[in-house]
Amino acid sequence: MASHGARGRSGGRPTLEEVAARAGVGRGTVSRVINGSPRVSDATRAAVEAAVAELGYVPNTAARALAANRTDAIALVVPEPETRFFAEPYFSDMLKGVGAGLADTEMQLLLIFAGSDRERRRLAQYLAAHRVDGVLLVSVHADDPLPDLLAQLEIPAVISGPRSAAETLTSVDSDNYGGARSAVEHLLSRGRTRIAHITGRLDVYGAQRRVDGYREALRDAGHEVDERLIEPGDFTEEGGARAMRNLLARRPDLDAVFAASDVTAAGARQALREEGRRIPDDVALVGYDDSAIARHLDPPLTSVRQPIEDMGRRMLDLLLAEIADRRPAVSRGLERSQVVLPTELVTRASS
Amino acid sequence: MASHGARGRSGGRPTLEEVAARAGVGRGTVSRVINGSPRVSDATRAAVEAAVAELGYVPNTAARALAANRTDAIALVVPEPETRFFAEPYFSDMLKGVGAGLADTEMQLLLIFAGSDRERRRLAQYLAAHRVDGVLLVSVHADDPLPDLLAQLEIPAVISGPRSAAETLTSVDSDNYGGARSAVEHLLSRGRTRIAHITGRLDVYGAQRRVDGYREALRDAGHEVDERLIEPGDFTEEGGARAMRNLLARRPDLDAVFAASDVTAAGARQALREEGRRIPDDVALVGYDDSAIARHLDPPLTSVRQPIEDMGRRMLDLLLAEIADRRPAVSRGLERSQVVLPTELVTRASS
DNA sequence: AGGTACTGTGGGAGCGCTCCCACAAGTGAT
DNA sequence: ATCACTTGTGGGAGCGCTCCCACAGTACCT
Repeated sequence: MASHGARGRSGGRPTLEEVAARAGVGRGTVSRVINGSPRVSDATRAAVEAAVAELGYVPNTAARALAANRTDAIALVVPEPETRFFAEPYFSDMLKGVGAGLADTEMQLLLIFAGSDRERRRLAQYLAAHRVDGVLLVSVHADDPLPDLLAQLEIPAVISGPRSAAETLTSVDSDNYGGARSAVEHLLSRGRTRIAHITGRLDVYGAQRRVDGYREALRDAGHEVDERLIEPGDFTEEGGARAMRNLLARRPDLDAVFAASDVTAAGARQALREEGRRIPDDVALVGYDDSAIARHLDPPLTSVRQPIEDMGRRMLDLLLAEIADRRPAVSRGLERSQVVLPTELVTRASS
Repeated sequence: MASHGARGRSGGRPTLEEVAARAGVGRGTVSRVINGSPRVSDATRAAVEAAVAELGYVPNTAARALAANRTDAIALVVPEPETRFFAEPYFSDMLKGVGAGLADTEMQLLLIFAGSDRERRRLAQYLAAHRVDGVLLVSVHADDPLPDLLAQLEIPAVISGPRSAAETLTSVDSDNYGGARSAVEHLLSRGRTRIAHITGRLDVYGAQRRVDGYREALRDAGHEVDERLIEPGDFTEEGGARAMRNLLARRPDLDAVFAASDVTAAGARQALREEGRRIPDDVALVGYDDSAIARHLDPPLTSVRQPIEDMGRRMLDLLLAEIADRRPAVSRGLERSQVVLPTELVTRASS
């Protein structure tokens, strides 16, 4: 008969049905074994497993996805061009954390870049087709529509770095506030008193929190906050240099700078050099991220390290939990959904 | 009845059937429109398209995959740990080329790392499940079993850098032979006559071809090949330095070095410096890859550039063609399946 | 007029699973 | 002995598509 053409009648990949026949059991039982259900006797399980091994059975993902309405895949969405992704160790570290967690799973990770408009449209289409069970979102700006799209499609998602204090999505972040505090407290403990701050882009929530940490660390130490010591930056090197020049013009007597990123600090260092200030003798410098730049700067830069790999791991765990919760309503004890991980100050010669 | 639980009866995603009803046509017709079959009248097509738009219909990939026995996804497999992937611009560039080609397609790209044994087992499982229609393989060593697995599973695959002259898989490569020739010819044209070569790992076919190019360029110019001017390296910096020291000990009168990679050249430069040789005054140096290292070396390094982005693009095109050929046997005019792309010598201060 | 094409269309069958209902068999209380 | 559970099992129905056969309609030959 073979009404359906040559499409793999016999000789193709074995099916559940064939495994069942071989093991002398029903289809349902094989399915239970494959999916690790406890409701199978040991003898039956062994028989099925033997048949699976003999036949070299591998489940057909498409069939499973269709029947069970899930894909066993999640996406790591990077709303940036590839170039930035590769340039910043942030992503690589995060990927490592996610990958480690995934190893214990059957889940597949997709890496999706959505830097250009075209790519974003493709992504929207992709998500609308529900081709993934959940989404990991990194490096999202305040006005990004992606999180709302995800919410509307009811796709579980976890974001790294909440967009605001009122973030609705499950989020994982490092303690920007505490990290900034530790940087400032460190400078204070080194006897510095006129500590400036070059901020990050203030439409990024984390950057705001770093400013908050800076302010309150000073206040708690009994210092007044001088607004002339705060200068906006934008996470870039040029921005850091410009900000540093402005600060020096306004408060030539400053003796320390806390920059919102290592790249910013590199710019600040440049400007300080040009003005003939020695680091750390005249001005102490502290950065943020503890990236490769920090180690290779001259002098090596004291910096606040974020546990990025851990963040990736936690994001994954939270996402998997959310996905599991949408399935058969086995409500498990969910962790609180805004995780904040501690930072660590790495002291080097610049302070 | 809803025997199947709450699973999206109405209010869920629209199905083909619903679109058909709305457009007042049959299921088959809608399928034809969705898949761009020409066997549909313009009026019908318009009606279906309207219904699709109104309902916001998006095809269910799983159902399609099950019925049509394809996945509309391909994998870029990197048999290396993530770390190396991120460290080398090679991969990033290749990904860019592949991504560009993919934009015109419905295909989804998966990035799969198979650095550890564990990851490799997962990958094998993944491939056995036929979760992708084809595979792009980069950076494969001579003894890698992956290509054979792919062949056995009858999964279309394209490899970057054939494993040998007898490579059976479709491959895309740059002209290692010609690239090496151009480097040597350049050095000859600069008046150098005692040109040494530090090779790459000779179990990599491309490295062998570079040696061939080196030899024949000299021979064709009427020079004898002195085997004492050829020293094995391994693509690493230390290997390059070691090889350079050996060469200097053996032939202290050499006046040029062609290294099989920029990293190797960086090692060689180090060793030359230690021996007090000036570059290029005493010894001219040429590398291979034209990576970031080449530009940042002191002095900037003359290097052979490979069109990596183009290679990615070509690999993709070849793979898509192979996949298409396995489907309804619309045999299209296949390009020959061993593509070799030209290289370009980038001249800088080191030579 | 009858034949032979081709075009456009509808819908049955089937892809390989999961989910769940039905039911047999065993266990322990009444 | 009866009832009430529990445990293990088989298999029907259905997931949403694609493929293909069947057939109506039209066009162009003999």
